[in-house]
Amino acid sequence: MAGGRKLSFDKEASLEKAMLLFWEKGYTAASLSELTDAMGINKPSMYSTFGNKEELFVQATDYYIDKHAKQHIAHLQGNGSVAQKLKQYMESIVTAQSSAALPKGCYISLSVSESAGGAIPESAAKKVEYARGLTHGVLTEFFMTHGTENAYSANEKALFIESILHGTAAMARGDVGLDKLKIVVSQAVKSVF
Amino acid sequence: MAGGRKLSFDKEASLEKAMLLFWEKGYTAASLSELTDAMGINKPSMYSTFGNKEELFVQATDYYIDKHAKQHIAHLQGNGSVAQKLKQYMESIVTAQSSAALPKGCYISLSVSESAGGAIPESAAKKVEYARGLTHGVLTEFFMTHGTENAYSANEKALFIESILHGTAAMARGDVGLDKLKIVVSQAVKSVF
DNA sequence: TTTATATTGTACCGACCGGTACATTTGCTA
DNA sequence: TAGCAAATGTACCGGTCGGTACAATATAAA
Repeated sequence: MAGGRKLSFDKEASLEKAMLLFWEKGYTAASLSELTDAMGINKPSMYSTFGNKEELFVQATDYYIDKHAKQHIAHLQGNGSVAQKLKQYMESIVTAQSSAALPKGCYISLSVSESAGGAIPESAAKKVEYARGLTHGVLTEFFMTHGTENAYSANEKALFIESILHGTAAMARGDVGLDKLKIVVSQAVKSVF
Repeated sequence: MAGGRKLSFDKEASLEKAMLLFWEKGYTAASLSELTDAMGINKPSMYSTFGNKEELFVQATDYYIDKHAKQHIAHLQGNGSVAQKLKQYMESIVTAQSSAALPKGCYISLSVSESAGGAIPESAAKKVEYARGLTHGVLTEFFMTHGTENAYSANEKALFIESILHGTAAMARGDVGLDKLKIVVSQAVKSVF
């Protein structure tokens, strides 16, 4: 015997709004009042649906991984030469990093920095670390299966590309344009093969 | 008629402590109480000596530029081949970024990200932007006076190296070790010349 | 239609934020 | 040594933080 009032909002749509605010301002700077305003709900609804700020961030991070980060990976498995695949993957990423329709930069890169300062709760830091490992794993696997034409190992090449992408994320956040970022990508791809 | 009680602390030593805390936690996350504790003074002393939190940050940023950032530039003007000079410059930077004796990463890179989120007052953001311009200017000048052996302009090469260094800063903040960062630098230098 | 359950809005909690009033202490000058 | 000026310690300000108590409202099953 039960029932109960129905949720008056779309849980996923609200989660996306929260994710976008975390992306723009970071975990700490995004206050609960700002978050719930952006989500279009009030605080008790947020707490009953998502738990608390920490758990909201964890779920927002999962949402980011699933809806934004993962889509780039397909470019590594597409058609074309190895260099072309890597270039398309990286261009897909820097395009997102500098998109006018999204917060500038990379959600994960930002969160890694904030986490290093100790400003992010443990479970949230774990999730961020997990996301970082995803990218490293994908890139390492890519370079392992596509040979190493020079002296560097797959792991080292992956670290190099990750550095480039963290770098373009920082540049994008400082309003460096997509055209410039594509040149960086072009130079990076040439140096790996 | 005058005189007055003497300052009971070393102004520059306190400024360094404040700078280190801003470096570790960022502008917003470093609270006044934490700052004054680290500086070894109390709040009224901080306000009468440095103004307010915003002005303290501006002065801390100047201190960082003068005492930490500028020292790397000498490597670009030293002896050796062009590639060697660039490599020594970059290795000097990544060594600092991953030093156990300092907060991980780059003070300016961190501040650029925080500024993009709107969490930093205007005068502080201006100072951060100025610091960013310093590095870009130094690198652009370096590549202008040392020729372009490939298709990219001095400005584009400078942007590439800046991206790499923002990238290594992010990696260092995520506890990637100096050995890995040096490999990234090595690959980057090879790709520019 | 009653009853149990779940969500909503409002109003509030203690803690901490950046910043300051004020009385006290210290040290120079006269 | 008297008197002024500057720095210090303490205690506090209004505002916002993350989080919640509680009453009102909506929905399902009985």
